[in-house]
Amino acid sequence: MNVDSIESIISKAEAMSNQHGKKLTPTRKQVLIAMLKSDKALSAYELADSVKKEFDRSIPTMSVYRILDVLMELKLVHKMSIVNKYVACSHITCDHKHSFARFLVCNNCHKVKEIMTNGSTVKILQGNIEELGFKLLNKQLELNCLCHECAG
Amino acid sequence: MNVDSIESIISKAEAMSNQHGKKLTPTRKQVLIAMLKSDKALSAYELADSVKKEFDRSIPTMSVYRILDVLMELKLVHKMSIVNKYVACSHITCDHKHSFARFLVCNNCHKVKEIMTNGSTVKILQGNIEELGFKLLNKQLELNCLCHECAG
DNA sequence: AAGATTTATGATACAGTATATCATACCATC
DNA sequence: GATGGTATGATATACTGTATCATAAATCTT
Repeated sequence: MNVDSIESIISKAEAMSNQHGKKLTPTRKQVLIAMLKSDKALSAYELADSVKKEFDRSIPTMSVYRILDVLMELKLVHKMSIVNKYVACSHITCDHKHSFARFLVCNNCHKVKEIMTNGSTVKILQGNIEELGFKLLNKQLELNCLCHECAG
Repeated sequence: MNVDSIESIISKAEAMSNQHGKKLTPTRKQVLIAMLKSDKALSAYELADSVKKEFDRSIPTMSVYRILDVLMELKLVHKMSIVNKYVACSHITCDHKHSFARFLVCNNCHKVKEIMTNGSTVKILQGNIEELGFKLLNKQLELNCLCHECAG
């Protein structure tokens, strides 16, 4: 992620935050930038380290978790539960709807590819759920993969 | 899960273990039974408690994790990463292929419904993965849901 | 602008999940 | 019954996440 695009992503993120009555405070911005600069999903602790390196500023892990909560609520960040790490949304600038995203997560290096899913696939994925008495909370799929480099 | 079906599941599990050159030792059997008797996914620690209650026997958590590893390798047990808990496979007795299972996981009570997915859906889910240079490791999807009871 | 209210962050403690490592026991087969 | 492999126990510790109380910063009200 180069600097130019990071800046435009951040300003878009700021706009989105304001729309939802939230503020992209300096601390939140630093956390988001740290995530954008990484090509991998990072744990909350790794994020705190990244912010420390990038901005020479220590943030308590507790704050990182709180900030991640806010950023996830705003759909600016996604949690990869299969590795307990967090990744910035790849589509912040593109007025996405977050219909049903698939995440290919490298089990080894934690690189993540986010793929948008089309409407018919969404229907297939949602099929049976209501009939079984379940209610879908989160339209997000994580797939356990190996990336090209790690697959050798 | 009634007792009759648990017994038949266990004997099937035993057969499957032997096929793969693994043994379903008494301890592993107890862990698997505890999982089968639960209608929810359980953490390793909860599992140790269940075995304690059910069989009046304390197993160190370390052992539970090791046993879970073996049972997962044998596809007798699945990890629900979105809640960090483990659940027995619903299809042990039915000569399943584990083509692509979807798991509906109640975010509140951790009940799990395992759904088999048909071939065409599998194709859709696997689409794009290779083109993006990723290799799928695990044909398993977890969906964050609420069950009927918890949805109110 | 002073005070009151809300929101964000800091500090500390601790709970819950998971692995590393070394030791011991069990089991097979020769 | 010695040997080697597999399974389990014991202990320590790392990693992930939350609870709670305190403080600071922004916002609102009068």
